[in-house]
Amino acid sequence: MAHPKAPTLWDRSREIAVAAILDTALRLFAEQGYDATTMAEIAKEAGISQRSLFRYFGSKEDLVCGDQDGLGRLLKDTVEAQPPDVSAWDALRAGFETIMVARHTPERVLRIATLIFSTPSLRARYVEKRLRWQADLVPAIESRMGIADAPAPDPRAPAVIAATFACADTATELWVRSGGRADVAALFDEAISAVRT
Amino acid sequence: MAHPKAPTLWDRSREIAVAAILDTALRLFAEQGYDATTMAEIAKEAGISQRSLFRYFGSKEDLVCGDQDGLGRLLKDTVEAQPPDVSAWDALRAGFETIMVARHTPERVLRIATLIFSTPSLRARYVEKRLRWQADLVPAIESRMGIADAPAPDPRAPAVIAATFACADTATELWVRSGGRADVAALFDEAISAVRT
DNA sequence: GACGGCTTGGCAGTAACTGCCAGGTTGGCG
DNA sequence: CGCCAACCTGGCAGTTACTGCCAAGCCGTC
Repeated sequence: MAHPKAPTLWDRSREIAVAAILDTALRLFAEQGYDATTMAEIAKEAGISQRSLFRYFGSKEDLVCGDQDGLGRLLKDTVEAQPPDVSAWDALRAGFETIMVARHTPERVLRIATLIFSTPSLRARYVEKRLRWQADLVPAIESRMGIADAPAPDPRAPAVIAATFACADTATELWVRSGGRADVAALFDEAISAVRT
Repeated sequence: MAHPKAPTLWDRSREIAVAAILDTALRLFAEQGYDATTMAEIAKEAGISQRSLFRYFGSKEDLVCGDQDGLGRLLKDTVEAQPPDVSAWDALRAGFETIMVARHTPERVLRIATLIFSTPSLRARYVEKRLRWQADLVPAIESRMGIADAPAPDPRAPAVIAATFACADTATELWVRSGGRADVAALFDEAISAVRT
């Protein structure tokens, strides 16, 4: 907060620590499965106390779903940054395109996504986060659809947003099931056009 | 299993017990909130041991989301029972119409739905269950869309299903937020038509 | 070199959940 | 009626995720 010019050497080592912890955690999850891996195990393997592990990542699920938060903001910013004459659908499409490109290395994303899509509790957490993104997008999409703040609640904007997310999730799931070989963007477009006809 | 003619008096008292436990649980949730209510508290209030409470309901979330399972089967059966010339969309619509009517008393449904939609962990669990319903519906919808079992995975049927669920959830959420005064079916149709145009 | 701020680690505690075992209830059979 | 097997119940201990608390250590500053 104080000085953006002060990475303070703590922040730096913190970032390194976070990355290292994340690596060991994902490795253990891959080796033994998510549920069979305990936080105590991860802490020991990473060489830190259990208490600090929980300070870095508020929950076990955050080890996997934590970096989703950044994508949510990115999606919202991208959608809102589209020129006003871009339709709601196209704005959302542009947003998803951005966060698909923003993914670090495809291999890492595939590993994480596979974990999420094959672990019910993680999948639930993942969906829950995306529900919050959807709520954040409603104002931007409503204005793009020419919907004024009416007295009666209007389902149109939330429905379009939710349907777009549904298409993105469908595409992602098939991408995961193909082992990363399918083309996510193409699947997404196919899904959208199937819904809109 | 043995005799369907043997309610065995155990099953009967079990049903009564389940209903009574459910009532006290929902009452406590309404009074103190879901997270602030412990299973120990519910067990004590219901006059059974904590161990038995967990035998009746496998988890705390099942106290609220447990009876969803029946609706999933009902939805699937209704969709599959539609005549073959009914389109995928209309078949899904008929299915949702059925489970909307199948709701017990609207007040009870409203109480439960309000709880689910205002408690993130319950909402996540709820969505997770519905994700499994969606997977069950894919074959029926694919055949209705004239999609043969192809070598390449096809996103169209899952996308249509997921979009329909998204519309249903949107309608339900607005219905909950209106305190049960809005017309769910009308909201659902508005949502669908907004998505499909 | 002492001080204040920040981090870390251990410890105890809570709450959801599970396995195990003893004890009581129910239902069928002689 | 008596007995046995099947079943359910309750309590107990244990696991795991997660939290608050407090002492100990590290870092930059005066």
